[in-house]
Amino acid sequence: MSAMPATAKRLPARERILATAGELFGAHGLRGVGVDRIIAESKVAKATLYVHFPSKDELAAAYLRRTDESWRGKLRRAALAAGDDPREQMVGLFDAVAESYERHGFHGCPFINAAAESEPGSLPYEVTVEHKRAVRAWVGELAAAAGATDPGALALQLTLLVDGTLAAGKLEQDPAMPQAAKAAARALVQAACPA
Amino acid sequence: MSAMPATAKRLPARERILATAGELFGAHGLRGVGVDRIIAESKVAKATLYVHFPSKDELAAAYLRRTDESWRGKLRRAALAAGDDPREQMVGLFDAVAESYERHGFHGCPFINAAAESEPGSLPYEVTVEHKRAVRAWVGELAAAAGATDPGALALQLTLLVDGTLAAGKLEQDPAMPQAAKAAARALVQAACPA
DNA sequence: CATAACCGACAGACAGGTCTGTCTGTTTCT
DNA sequence: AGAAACAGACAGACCTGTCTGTCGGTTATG
Repeated sequence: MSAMPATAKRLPARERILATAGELFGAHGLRGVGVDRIIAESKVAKATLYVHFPSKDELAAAYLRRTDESWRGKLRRAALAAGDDPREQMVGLFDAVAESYERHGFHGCPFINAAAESEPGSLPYEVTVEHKRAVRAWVGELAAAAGATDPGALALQLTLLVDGTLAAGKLEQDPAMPQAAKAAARALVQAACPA
Repeated sequence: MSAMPATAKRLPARERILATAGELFGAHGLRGVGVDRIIAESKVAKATLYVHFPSKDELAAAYLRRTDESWRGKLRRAALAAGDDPREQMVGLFDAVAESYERHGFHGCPFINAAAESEPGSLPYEVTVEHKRAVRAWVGELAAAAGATDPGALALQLTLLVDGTLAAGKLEQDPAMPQAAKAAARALVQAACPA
């Protein structure tokens, strides 16, 4: 157990690959970046990449799974930060969207982008479907806890709003967009939850 | 002006190219189909394609411009079909979304898909930006006519909802989605338009 | 202690296929 | 005859995935 500072030692190869793959896939799309560029920018040998990931599709899927985890964590934290009332949590969730907008180099929802350029049945596509389903189910639980008359419908409306905001954010990062979405969410939650 | 039945004569080359490009680009994405496949399925010589369109990007842009026209027409007709009240028109507009869902082979919003797989600055990307701006401006006019307190914000909310519904529709065509979107639109319009 | 075996990562050539865009020459229709 | 569309070869770049061989560090063994 060496007392080496964590920053001094370079990250292990697998981690470096995932990090640069995340940046490049996010910025230019799955089909927009080739394996050669990933190995060049992560300073890794091609053989090493193919040891850790059997194919480019598997690498893309790993990138999406990692993004799924981090994005759902963000959503959950934003919801919890809004307080104990599940009604407020459903509104507060949109702060995570606003925060993404502010991040330097926002390129839209990685999942919507991935779905747009992968065929149904492919690995990245299926990971994307799974992600959207998980998010909607979680919002559904919140809606049920809030006593919504139709929790499924409210969850659908809110996730539609999130997806739209993220998709539109690829074209134009105007802070007015997440703000409008949050206001809309508040109106929808109020309309769907009695008292 | 020959009295020939419209179906008997094959369409002119340019038209055939645009038609098959529309199907293929829509189903598999801009980067997902090559020029070779387009010329094969439209039964056109490669040279002919490059006579009518100087590059693949220009062909893609032409496809998007044509889609822009037809989609905005659909939206306008759906709005008008909902009556004279601009409030009802903003809600009725979502019938166009629902109608798209029912169409056989719906592959999500062609513009969101195009934006996902083209770089900012490219021709397809710019056409997409222009399209989204035009739709939002039109909805803004409707909102203003309806006497919304903040027409811009309402237009933003409604177009976000449309985009989200179209984007999510790529992954799963559940009629509940456009229904939920329409219900949400009604709630948002009511909340934003006094009396 | 010294040496040998081993392992992960390195660099980069290579094969086989696909992509866009150009070009030559032939056919078909008016 | 002349214009437009035809078929398809071709160049040059790029793609994924495989393969050969080198190098440094750790671990096991004499």
